[in-house]
Amino acid sequence: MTATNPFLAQIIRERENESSVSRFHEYETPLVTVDVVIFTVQDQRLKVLLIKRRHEPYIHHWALPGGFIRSGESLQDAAERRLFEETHVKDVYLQQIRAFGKPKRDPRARVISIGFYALVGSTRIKPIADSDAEDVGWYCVTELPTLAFDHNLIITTALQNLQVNLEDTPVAFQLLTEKFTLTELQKVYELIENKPLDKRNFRKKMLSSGILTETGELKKEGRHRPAQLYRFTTGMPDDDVEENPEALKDVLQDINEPMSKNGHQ
Amino acid sequence: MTATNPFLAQIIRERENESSVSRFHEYETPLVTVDVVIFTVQDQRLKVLLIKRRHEPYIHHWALPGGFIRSGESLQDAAERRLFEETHVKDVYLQQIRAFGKPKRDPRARVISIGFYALVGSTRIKPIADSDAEDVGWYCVTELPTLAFDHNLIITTALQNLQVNLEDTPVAFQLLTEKFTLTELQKVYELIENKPLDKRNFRKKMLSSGILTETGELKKEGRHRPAQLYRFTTGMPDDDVEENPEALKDVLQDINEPMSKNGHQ
DNA sequence: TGAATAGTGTCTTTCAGACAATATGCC
DNA sequence: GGCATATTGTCTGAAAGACACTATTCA
Repeated sequence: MTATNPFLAQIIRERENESSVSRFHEYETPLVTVDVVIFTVQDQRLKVLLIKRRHEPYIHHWALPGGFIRSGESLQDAAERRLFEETHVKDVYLQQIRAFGKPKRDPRARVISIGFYALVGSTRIKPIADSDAEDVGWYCVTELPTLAFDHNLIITTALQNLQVNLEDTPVAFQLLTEKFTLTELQKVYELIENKPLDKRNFRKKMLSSGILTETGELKKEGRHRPAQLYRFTTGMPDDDVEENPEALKDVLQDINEPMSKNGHQ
Repeated sequence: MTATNPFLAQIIRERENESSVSRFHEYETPLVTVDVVIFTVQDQRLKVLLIKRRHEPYIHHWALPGGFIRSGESLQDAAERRLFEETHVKDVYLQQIRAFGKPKRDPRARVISIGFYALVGSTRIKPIADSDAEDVGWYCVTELPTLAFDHNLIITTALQNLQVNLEDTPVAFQLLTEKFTLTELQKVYELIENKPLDKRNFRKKMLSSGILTETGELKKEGRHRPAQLYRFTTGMPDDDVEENPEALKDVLQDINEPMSKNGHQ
């Protein structure tokens, strides 16, 4: 299991010169994958996309869509590619979770996976008339089977991440169509936070937050009063800090503002 | 730059059978490192540890302590090891930030780095009479030089992460000695949040939160009134979810609680 | 007694949370 | 008219934020 890499050899040699001990054998070149938790709301449920594995290990187990990074591809790119391959959707909210790197998480070799989660409105997803008719399915997050590798952990972490994110970012819109009713929006919040919310308090908060724009249109459905349709006001959150080294300056500017008192040193 | 790996070859071959196209050349095996942002408070300043590089690329530039993952080592382990090598400190608050994987972030080869940040009380750090007298230094976060690779970005991300973390976790204690005064604690908050805080409001919040225990001892210093010394009440936050697959159940249990109404489907 | 820091209380505003009746469209 | 969902407002408690004076020690 000591797969190595010519660049690693050279780099390690330089480092180890410094301590005069050759520990080359202690290193290995792990493989790196991305795994993507694709969330959507279907039938009033929060669901994730799973794929049935056709190879060992974990053959016939459900797993997250994922794969190896290609040359020249950023982590985000790789996640976007896999997302597109499974859902044929682009320009989707996609967020890195963290790296998962426990040594034995893949029995074949050392594999480190970078987890992502994506939010996709269910109407954007085509019926997956995909290439090889892999077995794919949308599973309710409350009824997940035991997944391959540490994918249950990745989903759990993704969901926690999403819950925290929802508290201060209007990500819920990513799971809806362009126009939506307040009731639909509330349902998404309830599914993510996994608890019922008070209708009046919810509407009060949303309407006063300024992120909603009235369309003037109504959604008529069934024999009852139609609902106002709203639209999301601001743009999609920007995750591209890494691709935009210039954005770094703004952040640092804020940090660099010196403390008001204590001009110490 | 097409460094490959025998395991990757096999695994890709299996995958690509599925689409009948051999895209083997599009893959590479990136190298994986950890980089650790070590925060401490010295001279009323928030500082990070930097190391002067002794090899190309970025020779003589300052950089974060970091290094390659060793066989059998988790990401956290690798970060802990590097942290110990630089500071001779163990049992430190250590938190993963995220993976940094932009293709050209290292000019030599494809290197993906997992960023961590650590919080270390300044009194715990020995004067670094380290092996090879590498050039190391503590830099104020407000006065960072231009660092090697994307290390400025990693530090910025670490700091943002820490700021968010501070809002709902008492991490500030990790930067203090066991016993501390409220003024010292406030200073740490001010340094991390990078803004002055109101003394009365701060003390009110801290004392009512229940995380502080009076020691009864006083800190006498200078010709002025001595201050009460406090101690941190609860234990160190537990980051070991990944090592503890059993903990997963608790989290999922919470998530699995079905919605109260809408027993739909 | 003066210098330096420790320590303390009130008022206002804001936000979250509990809670129930009326409005509207369709059949 | 009856059904089903949409829409609306008040009260209360908790927490955050603004704000300034007294207390204690030591030189």
